[in-house]
Amino acid sequence: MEQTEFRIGELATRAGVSIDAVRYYERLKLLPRAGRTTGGFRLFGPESVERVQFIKQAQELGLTLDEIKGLLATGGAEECRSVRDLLSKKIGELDDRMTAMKDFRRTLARHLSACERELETHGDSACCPVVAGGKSKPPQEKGGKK
Amino acid sequence: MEQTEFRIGELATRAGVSIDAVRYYERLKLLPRAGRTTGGFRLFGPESVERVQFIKQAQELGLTLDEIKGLLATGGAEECRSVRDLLSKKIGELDDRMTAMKDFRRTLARHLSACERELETHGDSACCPVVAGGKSKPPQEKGGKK
DNA sequence: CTTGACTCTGGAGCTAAGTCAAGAGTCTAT
DNA sequence: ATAGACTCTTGACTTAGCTCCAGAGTCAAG
Repeated sequence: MEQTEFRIGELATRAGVSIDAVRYYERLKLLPRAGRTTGGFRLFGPESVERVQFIKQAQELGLTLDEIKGLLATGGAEECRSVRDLLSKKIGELDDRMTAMKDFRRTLARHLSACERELETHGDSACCPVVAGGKSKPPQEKGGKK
Repeated sequence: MEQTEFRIGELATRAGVSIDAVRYYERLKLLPRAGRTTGGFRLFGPESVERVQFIKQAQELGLTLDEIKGLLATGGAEECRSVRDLLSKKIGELDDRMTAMKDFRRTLARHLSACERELETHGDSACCPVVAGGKSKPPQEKGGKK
C-alpha cells in the first residue's frame, strides 16, 4: 500500500503556506484535527492540500477565516442549508465587489490619463493631483457643483 | 463670506468615518496637517471630504493605507511619474484580482449547485462537502472548459 | 547509539488599522 | 458667565492572522 500520508512540513510546502499557519488553521478548526503518529506528529493526506489551498484562495479574495470556516462546514441537512445560504450570499457579495472594482478601475484609469497629460504638457513641473488636496479636481466631465 | 470650513466631527460624519480615523489618517500623512483655530481645533474644507472618501473607497478594495498614500502624493514631475507607475501597477492588479474573483465565483457557484442537488436527492441526510475533508470531491464540470 | 532535521505545545510578539480613555482645553447658546 | 458639547494630545488596548521562541520529544540515517 502506497504511503499517502505526510507530515506538517510537507503539507506546508505543498500548499504554499507556513507550518505555523497550518497549526493555526487547525486551532481555528478550519482543518479537522489531524491524526497523529505514536509520537504525536500530525499526519495529513492529499485532501488537506486541497483544503488549505481553498482557504488561501478564498482568503486572497477578502474572506475572513471565520467566513471560510463557514463555507467549509460539513454535516447534515441543517448545516447543508446554512452552507447553501452562505454560498449564495457570498456569491452576491462577490458580484457587488466586482462592480465596485470596475468603478474604481475607471477612477484610477481616469487619474492615470490625467497624470500622463500633465507630464506631456507641463513636463518637469507636472503635478499629479490624484485626489487634490484642494485645487484642481480629477477630470470629471465638467460638472458644476458650486 | 460664506463659511466653508468645519471641524473634525463634521468631516467625520460627512465622509462616514470616525473622528479617530481622521486623526489617524492625518498622523499617517494621508491627509495634510489641517489648519487650526486659535484654540487648536482642526479646520477642514470640502475637499477633505472627497479625499477621505477616496481613501475609504480604495481601502474597501483591498489597498493598504500605505499604498493609498502613494496614490495621493502630489508634487513635481518626479513624483508624478511614480504616481503614474503606481497607478498602472494598481490597475493591473485590479484586473488580476477581478479575474481571480470570477474564477472563485465559478467555484462557489459549482459548490452551490452541488449543495442544492444534495438537498434534493438526499433530503435530510444531506452532506455539503464544499471542500471535503477527504471523501467526495466537488463536482468538476464535465468535459472541462470550452 | 548518536546526530541532526523535524515536530510538539504554549505563549509571547508583530503589523495594520483603528478604537478607547483620561484629563484638559475650546466654543457656543442661553 | 456658565453649561454642555466638542476637541485636543498621548498612549494604551483591540482584532485578525499570523510569526517566533523555548524547551522538549521524535524520527530516519549511519
